[in-house]
Amino acid sequence: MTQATTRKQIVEAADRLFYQQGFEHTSFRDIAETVKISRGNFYHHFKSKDDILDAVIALRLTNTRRMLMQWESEAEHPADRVRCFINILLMNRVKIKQYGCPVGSLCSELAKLEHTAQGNANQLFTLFRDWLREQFILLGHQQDADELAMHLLARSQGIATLANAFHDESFIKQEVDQLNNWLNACF
Amino acid sequence: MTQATTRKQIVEAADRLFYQQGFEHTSFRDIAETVKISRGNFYHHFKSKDDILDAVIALRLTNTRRMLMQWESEAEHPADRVRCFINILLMNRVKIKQYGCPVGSLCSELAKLEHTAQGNANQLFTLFRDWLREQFILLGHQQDADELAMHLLARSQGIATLANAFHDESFIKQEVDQLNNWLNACF
DNA sequence: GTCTATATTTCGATAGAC
DNA sequence: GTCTATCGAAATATAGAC
Repeated sequence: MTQATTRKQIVEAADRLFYQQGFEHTSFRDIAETVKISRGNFYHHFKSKDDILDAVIALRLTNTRRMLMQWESEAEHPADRVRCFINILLMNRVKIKQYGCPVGSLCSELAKLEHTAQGNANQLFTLFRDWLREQFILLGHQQDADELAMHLLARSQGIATLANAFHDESFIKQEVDQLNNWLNACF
Repeated sequence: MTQATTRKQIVEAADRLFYQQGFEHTSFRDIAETVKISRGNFYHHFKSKDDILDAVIALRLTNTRRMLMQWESEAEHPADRVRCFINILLMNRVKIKQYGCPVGSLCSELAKLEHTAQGNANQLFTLFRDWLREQFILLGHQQDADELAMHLLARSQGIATLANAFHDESFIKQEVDQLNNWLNACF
């Protein structure tokens, strides 16, 4: 198999496992069994576990940027774009119930580990924050656009945390309705 | 030293370290160095690491129950009691900025580990949920008391997660103001 | 590029002296 | 009740054959 293919498989398996089991709890053995390669082969593609984490975060950043661009092209009105953001809570509700939010849970874990990749992971939050802020500016909220963006991010994080803790999907639906009402009152 | 004293020191050190570093990332060595006992001595007091976790959760449950009772005795009006809850975000803002919420981060970690103590840890959330629901019932919200309790819990969790990720205390103050406004609109 | 074999460390846990 | 010594498993990482 070509180098690019195996490397890609490792990163995608690690991405999934880091989300489901956490970064520290996921071992090379776990990833190796998923990709069906030997443990020694890892070090031809990555020099350490932290190197894999960097690649996973880079992948998530790329995928997130692509998603945000797609929302912009799909929805003309900024309010509809923000609705796309709110809607991922519903679309991913099964996984959120099981594993929480991939961004929030990774940042929380890395903060406790005092991991050097903290800053990289937080860029995922910043991506959403900056994009949401732009939409709120377009909605006429020049003064408090960042405040609204952070507020919406926080609400989403809280919903994910509690849906995960209580294993409750219906709570997500309930809160998403409230988020949409909140958004409608914003303009 | 008496058994009760050493045991108590272990649990209190583990409580602090599990919050700051996470459960899995905290080793017996870490706790032993804090309490200044040998690693072998642990097993006179606890039969496993999971046993220490159970004791930590039990301690937190006890402390939380005591705190809720104190809020009830300190504040006559249920709205003032809920304000006590909101206020812990401000009181603990330095630690929240550094380590997030002790309840939310523990439940998130145990969910990813598929740990058997998940249910015990979630009881911490349930304690707050039930208590808040009671206050909202007293405020005249018989129909949607639980919904309001969960909403407030989620808002708090989101605030803690983002304050931790962005290492931002001022965001906590900003959101606490909004929470108090939200509460005032509830009655 | 992938493998097997192994080095090294750290973990949770145990045995037994004092 | 606390200690030292140590076990066995699992972790990350390395060396070298193919």
